[in-house]
Amino acid sequence: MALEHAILVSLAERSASGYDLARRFDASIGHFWKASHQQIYKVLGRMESDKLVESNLVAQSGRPDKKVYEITADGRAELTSWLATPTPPEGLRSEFAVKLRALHLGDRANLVEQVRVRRAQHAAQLASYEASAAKYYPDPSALCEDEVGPFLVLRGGLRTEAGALEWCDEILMTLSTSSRDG
Amino acid sequence: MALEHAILVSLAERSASGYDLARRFDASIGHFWKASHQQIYKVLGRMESDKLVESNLVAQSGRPDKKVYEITADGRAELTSWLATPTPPEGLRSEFAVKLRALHLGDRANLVEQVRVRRAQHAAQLASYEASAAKYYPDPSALCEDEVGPFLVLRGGLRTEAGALEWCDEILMTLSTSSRDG
DNA sequence: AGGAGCATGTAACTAGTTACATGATTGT
DNA sequence: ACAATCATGTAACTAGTTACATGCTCCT
Repeated sequence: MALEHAILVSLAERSASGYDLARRFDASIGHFWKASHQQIYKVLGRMESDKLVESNLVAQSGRPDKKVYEITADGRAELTSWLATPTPPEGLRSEFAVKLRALHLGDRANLVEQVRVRRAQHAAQLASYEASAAKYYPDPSALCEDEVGPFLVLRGGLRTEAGALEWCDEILMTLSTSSRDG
Repeated sequence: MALEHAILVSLAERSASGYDLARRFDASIGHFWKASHQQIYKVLGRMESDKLVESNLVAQSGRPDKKVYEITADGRAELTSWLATPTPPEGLRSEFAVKLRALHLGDRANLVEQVRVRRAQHAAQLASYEASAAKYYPDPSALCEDEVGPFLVLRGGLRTEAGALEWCDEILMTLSTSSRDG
């Protein structure tokens, strides 16, 4: 299960509570692996009984107590072995592509509008990635050992969004130059 | 549920048995929406009790009987309404990105090898899409009404694979020019 | 005799989503 | 008073995967 391993990666970098992990998944890791807090708590519970992580209850003033999880030796071993195993290429799952394929079955003007909205969403995401890149990696030729991976992942996100944006433009071009109904 | 709608799209184009659908999902639609035959049979069963599709048993000579499903009026209505509803952008789920992010925690040479393998897989997929494009859409400026959608989807697949390939090259470049261990 | 293709499914399980539930503190 | 943030979870459900099960025909 991939969420389990994503959590191990996150905890190997720094120990955290379930809540912290949920926020991390909303930010950096979450760009390519979403997880809800419910799912995270569930998986953390199982991982603890599997001895991949262990927790310490930390009392806080003015805030609820929290359970801070850290990775165990077993967890590190599992992570190392997972990292060494090739990942089969994940098939895309695009509901949007299914809709686009069914273009002739629906309302064309409506779909064009949907594509415009998507285009704007991809443009916003691209801008946000570009801002991150400029902020955290102003000089990509001088990266620390532990920055290379995250940097390359960000580059992948950037490329994906730029590609999606161009695809939207191609769709809009094609649908505006070919015969229009509506 | 998206599989349900992908099946409706497929059946709106042509009636089919569960087995036929499974093969279609292996081919065209399956490039962006995978489904196993077990899952398809299960969903078809529910869709039939929901009156979105109906089946006719067809006897065949020299082959097992088959249940041919066709879309109902209710099914078409459901499809139309789904097509008109905007799809929220699907978050990527990339196990590979999680691994890449954890570069500093694992064996670098091993990861480089994994990237090389992925690069070859993306190159093969790209070549296969290019062959499909040349075969089915030799003249993209002269497409029928019902070819535009599938053509644009294929273009999306092409762009995705080309982008993934370039990303692999960027990763390999970065990891070979920066300091190497191993 | 063995394998590939046609054809349909069930059973057990894992993963993930949605809705609900609680309760303190800090800011408007 | 009301909402937001911190913090943890349960319950019910939907979606998808893996393994198993059957049986016929055609090709080698």
